[in-house]
Amino acid sequence: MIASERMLSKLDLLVELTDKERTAVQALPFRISRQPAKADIVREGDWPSSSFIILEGFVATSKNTGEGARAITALHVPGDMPDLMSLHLPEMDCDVRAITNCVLAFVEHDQLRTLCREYPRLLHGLWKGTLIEAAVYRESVVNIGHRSALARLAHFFCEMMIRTNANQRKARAHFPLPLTQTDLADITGMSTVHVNRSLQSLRATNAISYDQGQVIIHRWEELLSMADFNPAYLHLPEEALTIGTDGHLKSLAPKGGA
Amino acid sequence: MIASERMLSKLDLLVELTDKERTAVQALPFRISRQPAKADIVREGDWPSSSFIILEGFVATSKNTGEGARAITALHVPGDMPDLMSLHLPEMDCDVRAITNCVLAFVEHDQLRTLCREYPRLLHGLWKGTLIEAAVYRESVVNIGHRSALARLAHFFCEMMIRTNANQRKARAHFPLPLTQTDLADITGMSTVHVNRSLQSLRATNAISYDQGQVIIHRWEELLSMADFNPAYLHLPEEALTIGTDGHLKSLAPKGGA
DNA sequence: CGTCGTATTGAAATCCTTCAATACGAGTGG
DNA sequence: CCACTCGTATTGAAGGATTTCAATACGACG
Repeated sequence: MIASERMLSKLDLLVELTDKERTAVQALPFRISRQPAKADIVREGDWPSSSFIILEGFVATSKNTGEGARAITALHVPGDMPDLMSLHLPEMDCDVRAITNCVLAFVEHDQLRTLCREYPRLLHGLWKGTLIEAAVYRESVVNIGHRSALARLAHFFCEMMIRTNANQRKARAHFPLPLTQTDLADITGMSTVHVNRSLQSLRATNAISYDQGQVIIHRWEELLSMADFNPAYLHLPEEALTIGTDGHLKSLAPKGGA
Repeated sequence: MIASERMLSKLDLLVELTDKERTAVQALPFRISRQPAKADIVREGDWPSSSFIILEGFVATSKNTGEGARAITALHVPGDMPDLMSLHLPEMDCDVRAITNCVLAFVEHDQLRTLCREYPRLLHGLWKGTLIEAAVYRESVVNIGHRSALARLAHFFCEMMIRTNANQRKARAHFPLPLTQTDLADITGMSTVHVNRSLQSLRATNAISYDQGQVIIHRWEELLSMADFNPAYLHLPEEALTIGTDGHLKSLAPKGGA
């Protein structure tokens, strides 16, 4: 996939674009870079002069605790720009690592700044993207701090189901999520042993399968309720929340108004 | 304190401003509103047409879990704009509540949008502010997910020490933090009983006192190490991290480079 | 064919929650 | 002024969720 296309389809979830704005994004000079699984892309303390958009693969932002444990603060999927914050925060406060093999497209900050200066709506879109990222963090704080191990995992799967499918035409009840149980532990703040056991309980409900890095959702409604999941915090347009039907998934419109 | 002054001193921590930009901020039409403790300021699901800056008091953003528990995702101090995200995310994904009595200054979104259009550097500053908020969430995810109860509390006190003092000339080792233990429980994701006990352990180290909503830090270095705290994620300028000396606090410059 | 990372399982230890009771101060109405 | 209530802080004890330690299994890879 071409970098500008990926960036445009992400921006389409955030703002309405004119042809002129699309052309401006297409004119951005991207530098494609392939990274193997586990590669450090950016490190805490770095002062990047460019940011990247993920074309393929999974990327995590993580921080190390004093005891040497690695905490994954967020998992990023194709279309995300995990280190966009460096456009305004000069020094990185977290590591950015490739979880799987991945393909990234880098753009110089200067290019992005020029783009933002000339096309305020694109700036608006990028800002909005970072605000949604913050909303995801907010939900993470709730998830990790206030839900049981089982619910935490279920919630994570729900979120990934939506986010990895957000720019597809047809969302599928079957999607790749090639994480180790150690990754899941670092994401959810639990031990690998307990991830293993909770995963077994989760499978035992028959709501979901998770093998070989492939998630298959069998009973979406049940998974939602186990996870206490409401997709509103993802701030996706209605279309992106209406899950297509390759399996037996229905719509995801939040229930009832404010 | 005048609203525009508060906003300017916050912005001064984020970007360098020209006199013209200062004047533009001073010209903003603020609407002052007093809120009693526990008042709902904005609710999940609302579509606000204005945002506010805190002049006095503490405000929390919170979400309710399915089991009816209230999770506080962030605590905001004077100078913060807790619902600024509504400028770009139309629907609120969390509640915003007054923790203490507080004084707020509301500005219409239209006014902010005009300001941003005419003064890109102010826009830059506001965006940067939201990015720092995201960085605080990142650290929260680490704190809640990967540290012990004692460290979690210690970390929270460290953060509040820095953030409440960031716009003072002279930081003090003594500052107000009028929270109930229930609030602390909702913030750190623990039970009130355990907050109570952890607080006692924390006091027993003689690093800190916390009574009557007043924090007194006796041994900053020790508190830092208990908390595994590094202020880099707050992205404050050097000056704001150099703690003055009313007690016996030293500088806070992060140790060693990347 | 040995090694390494990952998944799985058992058992013991511990952190933390829950339940339950008491204490204390502020505010309210008699 | 007293009795009453309510929110908050504190303590004890029991139970449960999760971690840690330790061992085994399994597949990928060189």
